[in-house]
Amino acid sequence: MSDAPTRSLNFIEQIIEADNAAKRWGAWPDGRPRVCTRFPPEPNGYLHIGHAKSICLNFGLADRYGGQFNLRFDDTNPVKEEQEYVDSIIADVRWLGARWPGMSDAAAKPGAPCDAGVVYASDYFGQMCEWAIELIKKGKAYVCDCTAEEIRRARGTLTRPGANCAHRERTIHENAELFERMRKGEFADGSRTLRAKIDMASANLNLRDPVMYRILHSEHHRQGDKWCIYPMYDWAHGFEDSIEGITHSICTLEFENHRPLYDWFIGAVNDGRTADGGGPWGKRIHHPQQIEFARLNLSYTVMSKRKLLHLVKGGHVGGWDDPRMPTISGLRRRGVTPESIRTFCEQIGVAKFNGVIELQKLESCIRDDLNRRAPRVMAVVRPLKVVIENWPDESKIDWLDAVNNPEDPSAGGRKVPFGKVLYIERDDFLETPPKGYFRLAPGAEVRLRYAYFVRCTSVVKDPATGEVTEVRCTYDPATRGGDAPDGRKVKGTIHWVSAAQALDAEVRLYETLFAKPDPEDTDDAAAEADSATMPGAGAPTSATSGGAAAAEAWLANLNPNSLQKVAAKIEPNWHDAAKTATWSDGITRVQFERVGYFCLDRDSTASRLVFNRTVTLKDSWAKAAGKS
RNA sequence: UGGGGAUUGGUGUAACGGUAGCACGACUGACUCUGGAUCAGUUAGUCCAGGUUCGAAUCCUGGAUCCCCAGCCA
Repeated sequence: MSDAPTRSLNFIEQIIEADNAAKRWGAWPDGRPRVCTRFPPEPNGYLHIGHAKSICLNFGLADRYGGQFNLRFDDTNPVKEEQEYVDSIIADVRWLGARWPGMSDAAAKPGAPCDAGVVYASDYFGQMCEWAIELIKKGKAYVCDCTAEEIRRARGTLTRPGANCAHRERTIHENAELFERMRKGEFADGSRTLRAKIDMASANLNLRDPVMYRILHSEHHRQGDKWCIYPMYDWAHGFEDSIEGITHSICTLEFENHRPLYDWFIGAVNDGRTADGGGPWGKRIHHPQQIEFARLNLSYTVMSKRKLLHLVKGGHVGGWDDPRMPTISGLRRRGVTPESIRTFCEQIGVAKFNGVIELQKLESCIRDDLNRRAPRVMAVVRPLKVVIENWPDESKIDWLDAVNNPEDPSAGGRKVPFGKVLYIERDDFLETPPKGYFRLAPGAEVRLRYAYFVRCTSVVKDPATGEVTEVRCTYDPATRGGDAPDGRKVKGTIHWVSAAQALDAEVRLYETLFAKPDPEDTDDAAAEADSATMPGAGAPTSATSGGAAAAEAWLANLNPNSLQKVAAKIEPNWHDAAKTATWSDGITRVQFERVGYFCLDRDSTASRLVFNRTVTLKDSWAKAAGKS
């Protein structure tokens, strides 16, 4: 299927290939072995890069084996789910590049709601309800009048078995009648449940008579008020996969303990059924195989929906699509390409070991993609004024040739203006340079990229602060274009923009959201937070505020420098270069030479440019300088 | 003496009884009109203890450590 260099199979691919060889799941009409996967999100939050791993895995498997991939919403809990989340999830899955049957490419723009081909667990509620009644009739389920608290107490503990309740022995007739009345809405929320009659002494707590249905008089985002009983995830999930003919039901590790329950439920329905449908209960239903893998953990960020929601609601970030967020929408707004996320998911592999992937791995995938595709332009992020003393006058402009992308000759070139007054990067000038500094310094000569060699003659300082406000240079007219006819070499090449023609831009420089690789590492953070509040006025004194601080101690690890907005200068023809590249999502991405990769933010207007830094370039000088 | 899962360089992932490989990182060097990219090289690993075997990351026994499970959440 793939022409990529052969990679060893991950453990799930090994299972699938063994299944295919054994013809375990039958075949498509054309004879190829059947492989069906799905991505089953609950629409109660935004997708993040951890979900991307699952999407790439499931879609990738279906794609690789010529199978089918479904996008299915697991919308079994109306009190937590919203249409806004449905829309964002569809847009994100589509943006990542997954395709499903019946999908429409018409509304392929992020945010445009179009759910053609998407399936919903809530559409199976009727079928599930019939199966529940079947279990009641088979004596495998009962209506329980216990309160949530009573159920919890009777469940026992990890080391002690639970106890049967009185309702467990109700007659089939009574159960059927009671369940019907539950369904009709005769009982109050929480007053009764339908439970599976399994084993209150099971070592697996999931098998201690789990709840199948609860009473919830709540409006469902798709079903409206059609239902007042809703299936529990454990009861519903296996059947959703069964109905869709999913062959490999891939989920994360924490559901491993639930697999015996899913198997029990399907087995209970199939009990008394036959392959040809000849028995009293009809035809056997499909029984998918569940396979569990380790979810993605990434350093310098958090991945739990709860924490992400807390960051949004607490105003610690600008929203779900804040470029510092690990959400798909955040990564997209930051300028990350779907291609690089797919490469990342491919490279991190799939296994059952619960580890942490280093952020550098993601960044490496992003750089690798952007290096190949992003057009180069010159922009000065922290401008320092430069005056060319021997440039004839301010009205003289020299238009020089610049290459749009050295990695892609087809991107061509453009003209950049050069004049008497320029801006260079503040970091590219040092009054007293350390050893090994190749950039501009008093008396030193550097090349201005695509332009001329210049030599620094003097500096102008702010008398009050001593800060260098202007650098004065002379240029060598013979070096036009960047090469010296006398063969003289220069160690440093720096980027620049001409002050007269430069465009203003707001540039948002992002760093990691958290200051520590592991945001949960709060041992010293909590201590720091405590000591930090001590000297201040109005330090919290109550036990409750202390407790609240401890509960969200990870917030103390937020990186205070995660966002810096700077006023930058960018060359006037930057867009001529930018438009030579095409991106599947229409986002404008460029490299600011020697600085990093940036994308045009949606806050931009005709008169205001706003760029987000996607990722920096590797900076071996900063690394070397940081060491000494 | 509750149950389930896991453990290979700094990080992740291969090797399925027969040379412990790959990627990212780190470090050297080469090259360079991006201190980018590229190229070459170096570093560093089988959780522990026994056993089986000509041979063990792999099989067996025992131990250690980590993760998950006591929602009418998913």
